[in-house]
Amino acid sequence: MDMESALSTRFAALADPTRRAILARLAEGEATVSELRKPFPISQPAISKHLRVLEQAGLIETGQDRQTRPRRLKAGALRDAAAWLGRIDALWSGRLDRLDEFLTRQTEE
Amino acid sequence: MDMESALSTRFAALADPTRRAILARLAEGEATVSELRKPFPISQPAISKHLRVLEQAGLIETGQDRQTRPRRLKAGALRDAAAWLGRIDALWSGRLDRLDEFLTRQTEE
DNA sequence: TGGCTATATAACCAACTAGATATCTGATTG
DNA sequence: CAATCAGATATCTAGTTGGTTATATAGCCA
Repeated sequence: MDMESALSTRFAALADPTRRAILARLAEGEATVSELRKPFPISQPAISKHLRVLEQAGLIETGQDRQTRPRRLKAGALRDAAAWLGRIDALWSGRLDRLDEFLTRQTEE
Repeated sequence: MDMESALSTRFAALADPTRRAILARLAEGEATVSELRKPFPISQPAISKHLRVLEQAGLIETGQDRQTRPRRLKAGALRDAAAWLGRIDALWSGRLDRLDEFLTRQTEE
């Protein structure tokens, strides 16, 4: 998958509120499907489907613990998306030389 | 529109490569529909549709110059999306830092 | 062994999307 | 005025998405 369509897949994965909530949960630590399911009023297969989307977008990975398959966030997975946004923002605000500052500001908040 | 669904709309708008290319072009300065259309092998109505998606996502705005309706990037429009990514990334890498620190401490003691 | 738990897969459906062509409005120009 | 140009809008279609229920697979426990 080329970089362009990887970015499309990634942003598309981020466009769903359930998936963003799952990512926010996983940012606090790995979790099983059952744990991830709890906050949502949707079926288990629906959650599994969301997880598949997130995994194909390269945002999470799956572990193996005998009976469960805990998911965890992939380190730095969001950075290329953030970098794209930062590049556009920097270009528009005429501060291409301060891209680093933009990215730093995002992660410092 | 609440913040959550605004974020969904925004990421969804960013998920299309044509729309990202339009944004990248607009980051260099405002442009008319005809100008924006040039690089793409798709119809004019398709471009207008993309522009409507971008405008509804709050990413661009439309001007009025007698015959043309130039689009321009909305200042800072990408920042809330970038901020969301930054928050997740910071949370997760904060954890990784602690893990790293933890492992370092283990091997040193 | 048999039943429970965790998760995946399949088949289906309604809603949405990105594109197309056709047509319309309004401003510009010959 | 008529022709043209910029752009918007309407309608259609194929493909994708987010959900469902039903079922399958595999580990765990009595």
